[in-house]
Amino acid sequence: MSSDLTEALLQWYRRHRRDLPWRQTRDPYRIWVSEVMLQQTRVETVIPYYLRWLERFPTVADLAAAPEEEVLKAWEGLGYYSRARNLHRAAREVVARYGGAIPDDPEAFARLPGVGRYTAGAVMSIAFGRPLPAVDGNVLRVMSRLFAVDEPITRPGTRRRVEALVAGFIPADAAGDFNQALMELGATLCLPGAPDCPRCPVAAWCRARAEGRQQELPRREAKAPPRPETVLAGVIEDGGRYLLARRPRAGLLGGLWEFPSVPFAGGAAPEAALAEGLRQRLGVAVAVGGLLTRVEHVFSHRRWDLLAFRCTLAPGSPRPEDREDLRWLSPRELGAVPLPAAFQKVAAALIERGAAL
DNA sequence: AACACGGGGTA
DNA sequence: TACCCAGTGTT
Repeated sequence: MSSDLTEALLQWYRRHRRDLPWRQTRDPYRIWVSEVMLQQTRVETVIPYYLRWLERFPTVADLAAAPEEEVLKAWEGLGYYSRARNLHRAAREVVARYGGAIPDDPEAFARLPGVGRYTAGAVMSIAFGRPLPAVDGNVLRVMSRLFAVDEPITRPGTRRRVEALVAGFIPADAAGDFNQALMELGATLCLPGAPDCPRCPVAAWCRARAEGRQQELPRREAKAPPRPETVLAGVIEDGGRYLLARRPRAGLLGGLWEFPSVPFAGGAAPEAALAEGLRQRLGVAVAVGGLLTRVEHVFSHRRWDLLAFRCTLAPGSPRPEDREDLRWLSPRELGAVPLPAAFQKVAAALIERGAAL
């Protein structure tokens, strides 16, 4: 099925599309990697990660064979780390169940961990030409303007309806280009604040523009601001090494490393709370010294006030051995483990204040 | 349907 | 600040 709108959009895309690394391949694995990295993440941010990733994990089999820590290290700084863990698990499933070939079947592909409606549609259409919609934030914005959708795009139901709408325009012979064209339009012209309507190839069909409402659409429901939270971290030094701990697999920053931290409820002195928290969590007794640094770090749903204290092992207390979730590292070795941004700031402060390498 | 889940760029 | 990004999984 096709239409004048579809044709205008496709023609524009073929002339104006950006030359992005994942547009130079039909390899479904490479396209898949790009789509997962691009979830909630800007193109410019993704590019260096994408190039490094493919050097390190050129095929789905290479990814499947890699240890999880190396996978997380390659993802370090990109955020939403469950994306990396899911992609890793999915790669192992592709090797185990499909002999290393990404299934050319939307239902099978969509069952893989981390593959939702968007990613399934994007990979299946771009790599295999399957006529499925791929509705991301760009497409939501473009379509809500084209059809003057007043319903907030933050609602799951809106997305389903937009998917159905998009499905009606997908050309059977160019599904991938069409989906990318819609996203490209949203990323380059149909921008959130001020859409560049004069350059838009489909302005003639745009209801929002006809009604002069392109600035007011799409509508969104406000989300709750990040909740403030105080976190205490112990920078525990012993013989020139520092104790790093791995966070639990599930939850915030799952599977990444940190200077051992505990939430702070207030009440007692932070030094005392930190000593008690580390005793409970690691079974290690520490003497808490001065404040090394204070880091403000904002997540999508939390705002950390992170207080990092210098610590030493309490006299006479046993030094915990390295184990799966505990490691003594010299400052230079800190780069070996995946460390989230908040703790990168702590590490930077440590090195800046002249930690012995 | 609502919420957890990162990090950074932009106005 | 506030917004928002080629979203997914869990509850």
